[in-house]
Amino acid sequence: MDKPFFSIIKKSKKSRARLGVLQTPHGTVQTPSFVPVATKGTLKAIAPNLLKDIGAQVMFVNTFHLVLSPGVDTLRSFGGIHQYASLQLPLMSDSAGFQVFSLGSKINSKGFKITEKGVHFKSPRDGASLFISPEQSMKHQEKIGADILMAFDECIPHGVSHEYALEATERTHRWLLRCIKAKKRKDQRLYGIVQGGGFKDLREQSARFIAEQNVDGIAIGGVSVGETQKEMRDQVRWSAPFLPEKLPRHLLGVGRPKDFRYAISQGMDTFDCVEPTRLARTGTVFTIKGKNIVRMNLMRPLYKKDKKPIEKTCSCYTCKTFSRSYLHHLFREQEMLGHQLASIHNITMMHLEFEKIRQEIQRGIL
RNA sequence: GGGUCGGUGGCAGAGUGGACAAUUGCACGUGGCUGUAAACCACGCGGCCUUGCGCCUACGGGGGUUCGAAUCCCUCCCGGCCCA
Repeated sequence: MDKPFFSIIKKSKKSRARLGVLQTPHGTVQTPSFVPVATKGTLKAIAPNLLKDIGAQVMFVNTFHLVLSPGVDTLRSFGGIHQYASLQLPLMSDSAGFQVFSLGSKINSKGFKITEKGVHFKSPRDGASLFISPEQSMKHQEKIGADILMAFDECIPHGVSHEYALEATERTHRWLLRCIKAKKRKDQRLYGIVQGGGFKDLREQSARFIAEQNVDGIAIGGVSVGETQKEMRDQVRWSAPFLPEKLPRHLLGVGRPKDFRYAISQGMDTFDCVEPTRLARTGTVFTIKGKNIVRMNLMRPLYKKDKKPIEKTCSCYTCKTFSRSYLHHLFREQEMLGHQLASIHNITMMHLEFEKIRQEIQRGIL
């Protein structure tokens, strides 16, 4: 553990962007970097032996879902998620804070309750009740065994009042202190999470608070919850300047290729998002139009006879081997290979995009 | 030849006198997915337009009963099964 967790290799003169390296027990991560999401311990449709090819340097797993299955004790008995799922790369684990938002606010609000102590959840699968507190989340995450842990937070829904956002943000702060206290393992790193909702004063207040704590990194949360792109960017801009230079910064749930450069110029380093893989499974792949990465729905009839690869400048197995027509056919027929090929492509596109971004920082363009 | 059951929108298959342009599924079309309840979801899906609780055409063909028929009757055509 002599090597520093995060080192900055180069700082941009044009923006807050920086090039860095994260050192973890399971390898290193060049930043800025995309973090594919493997919620339940698998990057959906992708066998781990392909992860290197598609450029995945680090992935994101989810505490809530892993608690439900296979259970954290199972994971511990296998030596952790890396061993269990054969994921030989750095991993981050989300705390279950996002499920406070994604499950709690929407679905079974009956059994769902946020208290100072923690959150009462209901399993979306069988309705079983489940309580997760900051202490529980830490304990679970230690058993899961990822390299980087997220503090247990409340992902604040879009559109709530200032009053509620303040209350939830302060609660998240108190929860962070409890997470720091509860965390025992020294080989895992902890990120505090900035909340604050859609309010400038709260974002700043939250960023300042998190920055003062003894954390290894900081994530900005509560974005990509239904707000507009401008609102999302505002929230990043209101938070990022208050984060310590030397700590790695993660942007939770973002996202869209268009947003990467903006967030990176604000000083963000890593980005997790389900979109590339979810889109891939629903038949939408990334391609390049002009300077932008755009979406292409392979299900559309016009691709039936299209002999071109999805993206001619893409180096992935899918693009080097198959036509749009074949992918169209696979999706029409709901063949599983379609999910895999499209996922390979979309993740590779993210990887290529971040390679490009890193080069731009290196060359002083970004 | 006799008996019997059945023929409904691209397909499967509900409905069996008014609330039916017709349940539902599939297919098809369009759109959406941002710390994954997501190999998912939403909407559309006879035609026309002045978009109206509008008009036209339509539940195998033709005829009839009725204020009113996909639904009842007659007949023809087609199919399944059973008996000769």
